This record gives sequence, C-alpha cells and structure tokens, in this order.
Amino acid sequence: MPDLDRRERLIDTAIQLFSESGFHATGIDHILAESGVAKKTLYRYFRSKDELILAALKKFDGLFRNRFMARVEAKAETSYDRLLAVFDVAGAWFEENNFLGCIFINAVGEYSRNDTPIRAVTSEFKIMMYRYIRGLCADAGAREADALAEQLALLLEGAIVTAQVSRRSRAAQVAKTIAEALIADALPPRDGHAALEPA
Amino acid sequence: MPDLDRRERLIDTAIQLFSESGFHATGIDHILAESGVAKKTLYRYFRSKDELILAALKKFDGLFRNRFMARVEAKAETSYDRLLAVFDVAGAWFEENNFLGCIFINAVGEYSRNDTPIRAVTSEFKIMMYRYIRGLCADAGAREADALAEQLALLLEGAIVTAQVSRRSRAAQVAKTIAEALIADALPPRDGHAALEPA
DNA sequence: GATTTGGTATACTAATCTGTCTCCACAACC
DNA sequence: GGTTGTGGAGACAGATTAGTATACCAAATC
Repeated sequence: MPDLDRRERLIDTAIQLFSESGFHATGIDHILAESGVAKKTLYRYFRSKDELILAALKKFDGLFRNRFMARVEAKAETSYDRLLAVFDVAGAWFEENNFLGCIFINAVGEYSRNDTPIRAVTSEFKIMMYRYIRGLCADAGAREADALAEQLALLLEGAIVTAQVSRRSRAAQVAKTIAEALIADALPPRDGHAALEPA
Repeated sequence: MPDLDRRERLIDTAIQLFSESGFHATGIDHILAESGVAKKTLYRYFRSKDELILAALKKFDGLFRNRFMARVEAKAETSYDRLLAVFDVAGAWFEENNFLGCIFINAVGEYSRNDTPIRAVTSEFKIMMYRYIRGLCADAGAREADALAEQLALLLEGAIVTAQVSRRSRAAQVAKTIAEALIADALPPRDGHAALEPA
C-alpha cells in the first residue's frame, strides 16, 4: 500500500472518530486500531495529535466544500434555486446515518481559545461557506447580498445545530421555509417566484 | 463554611471550566484547585465526574432558565414584544466577557450517543426553551404557534452558534430582524406592527 | 482538657494518555 | 545467498487521568 493511502486512511478514521466522540476523548491508539496503521507511521506524517486534528479538519473542509457545492449545483441551475437547494442538500446530510453535527462547531466547543490553529481553520471554513452563499445571493441579484447571505448563513447554522442536538433532520425544511421568504423579499420580483404575501 | 456552599462552589467552578475547555479536557484536579475544595469533599457529594457534569448541566439549566426569562419579562410587557426581546437578551448574553457558547451544544459535541443522561438533560433544556417560545407565540395570538416557535427556536440556535464560532455577537441582531418578519407575518395585523411588505 | 467531627492536603492505585524506541519481518541489492 | 535498509507491530516511558485512602488540623462538644 502506498504511503499516501495510509496517511489518508489515518485522516479519514480520525474524522470519523473525532466526530463520534470528540477530540480529547478520542485516543491515538483508537485511531490506529481502527485504521490499521502503525503508530510509527502516524508520527512520521504528523508531529503530534494536534497536527492530525488540524489535518482532519482541513480535509473535512475540502471534502465538505466539494461535496456540498457539487450537490447544490447538481440540484439546481439558477443561483436563485441554488440558494434554496443549499437547505435541501443540508437536509440530506442530516439524514445520513453517521450525521454527527458540524465537526467545526464541535471543535470550537473543545477549543475555545481564540489563538489556536484549530480556531483559525474553523474560521476559514465558516468564512468560506458564507462567501459561497453570498456569491449565490449576488448572482441572483439580491439587493443587499451581504445582509441576505448573513441571514442565510445563520439559518444554516441553526438548522445544523437543531438537527444535531434535537435530532430533528427536518430542521432543514424549517430553515428552507424561512429562507424562501427572505430571498423572495430580497430579490426583485420574478415570474414564478411570488414575494411574501402581506398578512 | 456550610457544606452547601462547597457543593455549589464546585458546581459553579465546573460550569465555568467545562465551558472554557470542554468536559474531557477539564480534570477533576483543575476544578478542585480552582474552587479550593478538597477531593474528599467532591466525592462525598458526587459519586463520579459524570455526576458532577450532570449537576453542572442541571444547575446551568435552572440558572439560564431563570435569568433569561426574567430578563425577557423585564424588558417587554406584551408577548409580542417579548418574542423580540428574546433576541435582545441573547445579544446581551453574547456580549458578556465570558460568553463561551451554549454549554449544552458543546456537551453534545463530546457526547454524541443518544442514550446518555447528558443527552437527556440537553433534550430537556432545548424542549424547555422551545416551549417557552411557543407559549409566547400562542399568547401573542400567532396563527400557527407551533410552526412559528419552531422557526424562532432555530433562529436562536443559529444566533448562538454564529456568535460562538464566528465571534459575532451581532448575530443576535441578524436573527431578530428575521424574527420580526416571521412574527409580523404570523400574527394578525396590529397597529404599529406592519406586516412584511411585498417586494 | 480530652474527644469527636469534618474538612484539607496529599499519597497512592490503576488505568490511560501521547510520544519514543526496540525488535522483527521482508524486500532490495551485491 | 548474505547483507543492508525500511517500515510495521507493539513494548516502553513519562505524564496525567479518576477515584480511594491516609495523615493532619481546627473547631465544637462533653
């Protein structure tokens, strides 16, 4: 087996176990046993457990970024529809058997200090998601793309946490309903997309 | 010093340290050193660290419940206004120096299994918050109090996580703006509270 | 004043943690 | 075929964990 496979398998196993049991509670030995890699090999690729944690978060970032956006783009054509598809894709994510919340949110719970690399990677991830949504908003012609994106990003966070903590994967649907109203209100009128009716 | 003081001081210290560094990373010895209580005393009141964790979560539940609701009720008279005040109070919470997110959300990140007492306490807390919001919705005369409460609870979760992870305490204001639109749309028209305008 | 009570401080055990080191199997090369 | 080098499995070290037990001290009571 090429070395890269072992390295990747270590990271993949780490992502899974960190998501399941958290970072401090997951021991190196557990990751090694699960991945079938020798300890010596781990410490050849990573100087410490913290480096493995960082590598796991970074890989998760990349994986999530690609998979999430690819699914959104496969599901809808226009930026308008993609904004809504974000919540459909999130809903499908919540319903996966091994859905254990957002690993970055979990990481912040264990590493609250501002000046850690873990927080830096987390910030990067959240900023990336925000920018993606903002891009869709701007592309859809939203009047205030920044403000709308801020709202939609907050909705997405709320859906993720609600799905994780309260085990309600339909939180995505709740968030989507709100998003529909916000988007319709922020976009110029369009055929087939009625704005929110006055009460 | 009466015994109750020691017990309470242990729990208060535990809440603080668990919030700062998480549950697994916070050692018994650290809690003892910080609270100035002897180990023997701790194990007279709690059979294990897990029991201390549970006691800390339960006390936080009670504290938060009382303080949060009292502030909301002090801030606004009508149920309508109190629904919005929820987000003002949350915003003030986010701006406290030692704001470290919702300890229950953090707990779920470390204890993902469904069948733990920690999860049970967390569920209780979230259900309590939902019921409180639903009560305000019903009292304000919302057409579908359940649905509105579900939306507002999700907004609140989103604000909490955004404030914690992205260090943006104004997430409360973002959530409040959305909440205003949702509430106005779900309530019968009222003087001085215009429904969302069509685009 | 002696005794009892209840707390602190701390030594201790057994397990577990991260990270290092040693031993051994196996493959490449002369 | 013998030698050399490389990586894996796991023993090991040192620190730290939760939890227990022991020694000491101070205050209250008889």
